[in-house]
Amino acid sequence: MNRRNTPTKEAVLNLLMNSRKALSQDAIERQLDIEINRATIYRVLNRFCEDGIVHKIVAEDGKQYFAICKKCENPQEVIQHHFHFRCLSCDTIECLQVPVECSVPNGYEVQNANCVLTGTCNDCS
Amino acid sequence: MNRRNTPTKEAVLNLLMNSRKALSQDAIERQLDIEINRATIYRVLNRFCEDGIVHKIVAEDGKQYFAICKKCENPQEVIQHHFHFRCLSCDTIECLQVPVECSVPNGYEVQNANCVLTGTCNDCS
DNA sequence: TATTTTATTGCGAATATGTTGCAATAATAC
DNA sequence: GTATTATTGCAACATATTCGCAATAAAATA
Ligand SMILES: [Mn+2]
Ligand SMILES: [Mn+2]
Ligand SMILES: [Zn+2]
Ligand SMILES: [Zn+2]
Repeated sequence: MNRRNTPTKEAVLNLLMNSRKALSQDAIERQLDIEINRATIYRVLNRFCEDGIVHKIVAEDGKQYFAICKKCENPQEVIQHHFHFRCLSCDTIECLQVPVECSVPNGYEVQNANCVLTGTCNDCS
Repeated sequence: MNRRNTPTKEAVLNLLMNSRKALSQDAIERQLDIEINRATIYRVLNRFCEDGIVHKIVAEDGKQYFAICKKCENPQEVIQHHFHFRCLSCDTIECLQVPVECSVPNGYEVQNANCVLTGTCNDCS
């Protein structure tokens, strides 16, 4: 299944690249210049996830947020299994550069982590 | 708003107390002997959360799971902000006795944590 | 360049989860 | 026993995400 370049794909990727925050489908739809169908946005985002370009965070509101997360030093490299912070005041989610380190019981194998702290961010406190 | 004792409340609480896992509304509905309305189950669960008897976990499937979580040593006492583990194989969620410790940037204030690791549990590996 | 292939899109409908309004019921206080 | 009001069931609602399908268009091929 070869990927194709489309205006939609580019627009969504640009938005994510230029955003310091993780974005939900509706936030993306709102912020886009061009009009893109809801289902399409989800499909584009899910494809990005499959391709490892983007990662998905599920917040306590049950919604999916998408982000391109990079290391501070190594902007290219994606760091895995990091914490996220959701500000209840400005309702944004951002990647924290804090890796998730959690020792699990014997015989358990961790494949993924979805860790979201909530509270108030620096801008809002 | 004084709480009242009802068969529903007792049944749900019993289920949660005897379960080693966090339960979703539909799991509770399935496991109950008596038939209880969906909305009622949610209301009972949310009341338990308000009262601090139960805590809610949102998994990456976007669903809410509810658990009574106790310390191993101190079965009465609830430990706060701990990790959870979701086994993709047997599709269960359990509380890990591992506290969430995450240093957030300056000016950030953490109020809550929703941390779920996914993978395979001991029974399934 | 013209044609073919098939990934991508838009639309509508479906699914799933959780909440809410309202009237009926029943637990508790008096 | 009666009054008060928390709790329940039901239906409707709200929201988020997915899916089927036909139309479109990017990329490969002739
Ligand atoms: Mn992230
Ligand atoms: Mn727990
Ligand atoms: Zn904020
Ligand atoms: Zn398992």
